[in-house]
Amino acid sequence: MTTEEKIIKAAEEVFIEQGYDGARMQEIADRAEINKAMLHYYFRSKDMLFEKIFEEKVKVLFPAMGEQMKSHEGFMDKVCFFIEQYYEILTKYPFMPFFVISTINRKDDKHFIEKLPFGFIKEIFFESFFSDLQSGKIREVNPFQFAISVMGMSVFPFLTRPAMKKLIGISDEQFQMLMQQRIDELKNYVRLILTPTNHA
Amino acid sequence: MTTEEKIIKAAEEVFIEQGYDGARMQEIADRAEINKAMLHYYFRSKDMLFEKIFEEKVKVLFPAMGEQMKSHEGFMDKVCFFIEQYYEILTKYPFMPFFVISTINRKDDKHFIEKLPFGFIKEIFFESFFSDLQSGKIREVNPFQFAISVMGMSVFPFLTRPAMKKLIGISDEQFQMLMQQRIDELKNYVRLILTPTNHA
DNA sequence: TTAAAAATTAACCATTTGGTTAAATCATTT
DNA sequence: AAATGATTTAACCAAATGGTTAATTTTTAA
Repeated sequence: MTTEEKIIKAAEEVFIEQGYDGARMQEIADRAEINKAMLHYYFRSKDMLFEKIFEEKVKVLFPAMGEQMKSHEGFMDKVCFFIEQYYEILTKYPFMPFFVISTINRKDDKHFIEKLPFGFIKEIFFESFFSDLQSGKIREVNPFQFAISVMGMSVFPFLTRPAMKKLIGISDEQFQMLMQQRIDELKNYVRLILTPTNHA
Repeated sequence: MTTEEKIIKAAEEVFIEQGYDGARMQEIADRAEINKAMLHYYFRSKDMLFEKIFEEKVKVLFPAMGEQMKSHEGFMDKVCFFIEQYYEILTKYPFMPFFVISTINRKDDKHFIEKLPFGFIKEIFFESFFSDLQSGKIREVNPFQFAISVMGMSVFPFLTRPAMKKLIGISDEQFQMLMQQRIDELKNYVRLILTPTNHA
C-alpha cells in the first residue's frame, strides 16, 4: 500500500464519518499512520483532499450501469432493478447517503452538486417511462414524483438508521434484516402503484 | 426582544444552516448583535446552547397532535393527514430534516436520539393499523416498512433539494410547486398501496 | 558510487476557536 | 442617593487547527 493509498483510505473514513467540518487533518494522518505534512505534500490542502474523496466516492453511489441495464427492458423492471441495486450499495456503504447529503447542503459550496452524475438515475426513471406509459403498461404517474419517491423510500432508512432503530425498537442485526425484507416490500409498492386499473 | 430571545433566534439560524461543527459562536453573536461573552453568560457553552436549540426545534418536526388527530379515524385517513401536515411543516422549515439528521448521525453523541419524541409518528402509523387490517379495510403490509416509506417519500426531497432541482432541471419556485403537487401524488400512492384487491 | 530527485519527518507558525475575566454600565431596592 | 445585583463589554487566554519549512532519509539515475 503506497502512502497515497493509505491517505485516501483514511481520508475516506474520516470525511464520511465526521463530514468536512468535523474531520481533522491530524486524525486522517493518524489513521493513515503517516506524518501530517504528507497530507499536504500529496494533496496540498484539506479542500483538495476532500474534493478528491468526494469525486471518487460519489461514483459508488451513482454507478455507471451499462451492461447490467440491458437485461431490464420495461420501466417497472428497471425500477425494481434500482431497488435491488441500491440495497446492495447501501448495505456496503451505509454512510454514503449522509456523506453526500451533508456535502451538497454545505453553505457556499454549491459546486459539489454539479459533480453528481445523474446518468444512472435518468437512465432508470426517465428512459423507458414514456413508451411504457403510451403502450398502457403502466399507470399515469408523474415520473419526477415517482423517482423521488422510490429514491426516498430506498435511502431514507439509511439516513435515519439510529432513529428508526429507536422508533421500531430493534437492534443492528434486526435492522439489517428489515432492510433485506424491504426489497420485496418496496417492489410490491411499485407494482401496486404502477399497475394500471382495469377500465373494463 | 430580550437578549436571550435574540441569542436563541440567531443560534437557531446558524446551527440549522451550518450544523454543530460548522457553527461559530462569533457568528451567532454577530447575528444576534450582542457581545460573544453573552452567549456564555446565558448558556454557558456551545454544547449547552446547541442542546437547548435542538430540544426546542425538534418539537416542531414532531408535533404533539392531540385535537386534530381525533377527526381522523381510519389508518389511511391518518396517513394522508401525516402527508398534508408534513408538507406544511417542511415548507415552513425546509432545513429541519437535515438539521435533525446531521445531529443524530454525529459520532459519540447518540444521546440526541433519545430526545426524539416519536409519539406523533407512532400515533399515526401504529395506532389504528391493526384494527383496520383485521376489518379488511387495508391491505396486509408491514407497518414499519410502510411508515418508513411514507416518511421517506415526504422528507427525502427536502434533504436533497439542490440535487433534485439539478436532476429535474427546475428553479426554486418550480420546486415549491412540485412539492405542493406532491401531496396529492403521495396520497394517491398510499391509496393504491393500501386499498385491498378484490378477491371476488 | 555519487549526485540528484523524491519522500518523510519534527518543529514551527499564524489564525481561529471556544471560553474567561475584570471592569463598566444599567436596573432595582432601600 | 447609595448600595446591591444583574447585564454588558473589551481585552485576553489556552488549545486546536490547517498549513509551512528546513532539514533528513530514501530512492533513482548517471
